[in-house]
Amino acid sequence: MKLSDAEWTVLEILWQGRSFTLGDITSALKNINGWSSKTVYTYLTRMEAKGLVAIDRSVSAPYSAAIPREDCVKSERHELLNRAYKGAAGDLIAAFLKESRISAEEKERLRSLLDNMEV
Amino acid sequence: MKLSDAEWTVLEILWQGRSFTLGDITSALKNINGWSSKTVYTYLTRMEAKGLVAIDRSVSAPYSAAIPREDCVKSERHELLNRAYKGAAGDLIAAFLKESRISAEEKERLRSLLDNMEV
DNA sequence: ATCAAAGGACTACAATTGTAGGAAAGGAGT
DNA sequence: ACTCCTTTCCTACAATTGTAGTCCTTTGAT
Repeated sequence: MKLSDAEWTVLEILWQGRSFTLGDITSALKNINGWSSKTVYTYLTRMEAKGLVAIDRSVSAPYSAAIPREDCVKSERHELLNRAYKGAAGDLIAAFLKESRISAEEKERLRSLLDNMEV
Repeated sequence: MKLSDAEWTVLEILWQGRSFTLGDITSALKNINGWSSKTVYTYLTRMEAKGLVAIDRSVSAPYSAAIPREDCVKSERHELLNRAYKGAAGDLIAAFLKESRISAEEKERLRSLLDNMEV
C-alpha cells in the first residue's frame, strides 16, 4: 500500500492511537498544512475506501487508523531496499551509516545488534 | 524529485550509462512491462520536462539520464528516514539489521564502518 | 425551541500519471 | 524514387490526487 504525502500526514494523526472527530483531525492538521475540513473529510472517506482508515459512524469520534504504522513503515523500507538497492541490505545500511551522525549509545546498540545476529 | 515507479523503471535503463534510441529503451522495457513505444516516448518527453531525462535530438541515440542515480537513491533514503523515522537513523538502521540476513563479510564491513565513524 | 456550528454526502475541477492512437517525417533497403 | 519501419509530435482519455464548494442534517448552547 503506497501512501501519498497527504495520506501519510493524515495517518500520522490517527496513529496517535485513539479515535478522532473530524474537528480533531482538522485542527491537528491546521498547524501543519491548513486544509479545510472538507479536504480532510475527502481524504478520510477516500482512505476508508482504500482500507487505510476505519470509520465507525455510530460513535462520536468515528475516525481511526485501519492499518498499523509499522506496516507502512515496513513497506517503505522494502520499497527503498528493492528500488534503490535491489535487495542489498548491507549496502543500504552502509549508506545510512556513512551519512548519519549517530550517538555513541546508538553505535553501541547497533554493534550489539550486529554481534547478536544469527548469521 | 519524487519518482513514480514507471519513471524509476525508465531511468534504470538510462542509468546503464550510454545513450539510447527509443527502440533500445522500448525493447529493454518490453521484457519488464510491455509498454508500447508510444508510451515510452511519452515518458521520455515528460521526464525531459522535469529534468530527469536529457534528449539530444541531433544525434542518433538521443536519450540519456539527466540525473545521477545516486541523487535519486539519496533522496529516497531521506524520504524514508524523515517520513517513517523522523530522522532517527539509528532506529532505521536497527530495523534493517533486524530484518535482513547479512553475510559474515557484510557484518565485518558494517562493524568497521561503525568503528571508524567519527562520533 | 431555536439557531449557529459541525459534520456528512455529493459534486467539481485542475494537475499528474498511466497508457496509448494517429498523422507526418526521416532513413534504410532495393 | 518508392516503400516500409521507426521516430516525432500532437492529442486523448481514464484514474488518481489535491483541494475544495454546496446543500442538508444533526447537535450543542442558550
